[in-house]
Amino acid sequence: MANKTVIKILSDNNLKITPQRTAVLEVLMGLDNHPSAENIAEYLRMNFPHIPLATVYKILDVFVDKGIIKKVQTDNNQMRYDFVTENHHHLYCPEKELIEDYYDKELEELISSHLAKKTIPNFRIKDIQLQIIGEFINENK
Amino acid sequence: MANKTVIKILSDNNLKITPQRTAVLEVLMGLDNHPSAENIAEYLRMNFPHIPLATVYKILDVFVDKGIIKKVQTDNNQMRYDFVTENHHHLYCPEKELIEDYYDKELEELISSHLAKKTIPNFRIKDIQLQIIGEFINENK
DNA sequence: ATAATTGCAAAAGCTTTGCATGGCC
DNA sequence: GGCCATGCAAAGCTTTTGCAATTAT
Repeated sequence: MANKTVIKILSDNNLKITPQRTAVLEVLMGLDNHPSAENIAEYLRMNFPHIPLATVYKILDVFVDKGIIKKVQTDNNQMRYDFVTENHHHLYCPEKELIEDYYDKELEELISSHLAKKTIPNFRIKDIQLQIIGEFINENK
Repeated sequence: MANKTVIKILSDNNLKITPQRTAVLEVLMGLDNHPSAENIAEYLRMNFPHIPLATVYKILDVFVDKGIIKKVQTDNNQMRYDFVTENHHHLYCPEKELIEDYYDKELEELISSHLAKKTIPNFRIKDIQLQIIGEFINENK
């Protein structure tokens, strides 16, 4: 039986509770890897040996639609997915294809208050994504 | 005969000067559209009716390697390309698939001085990309 | 019961690769 | 002349689509 939090998230979003959905959501909540659809499928195969990738994609699409998760773009045209917790940004290392969360409340505040003052003409801001691109050093990753 | 600036950029980067390369670079410098490879090919076809997409991709790869242009990612897994001028960020409207440059020196300064103070452990910053996601309103676009 | 979700197979879309031909330095 | 870039065709990968079968409410 699946975890209560997961079930609550699904029902709060008016989504039918299926074993596949709870499994996908559990994987996403358990990883901070920003997994790709394929990565997620690998984990799922522990419980669902034959789950089709297409199903994973369909589930991910629904979750993105509902705002439960976010798509994170990399520069090698593969989407990666991120369970939405609090606002955060990303450290991205193209070389090693690593994405790590970067929490920085102060920076968050700085940017959003700046943009609140500025107001960009003809544009309504929905979200702000900061990608700090660089290189992880010395961290056996 | 191609534009002098274009030729200088290519030779400064130790790239052989070919008609295809100068044409691609001219297109990129002329557009502020953040075109996809396909978009670029469309423009090129005015002068090279049969240029293969593969060639365009190869040229774009070389330019990205040299830092002449940047890849910009969207959320529909198609790469788009941006001639590198000064530092700027992007307004991105997923709905209309529009990307617009956003110049804001003050914000630039705010972020980079903040990150200079902070120093993120085990990470060497190479670049900062801010995507402001939202919706263009009332601007017949 | 019925509307939504899953599974499967096939297709679509973007991008890359390999190799022969041709062009730049 | 030597090496790099181009052109072409084919393949590769990720993601999407359609539809029948199954399942949740």
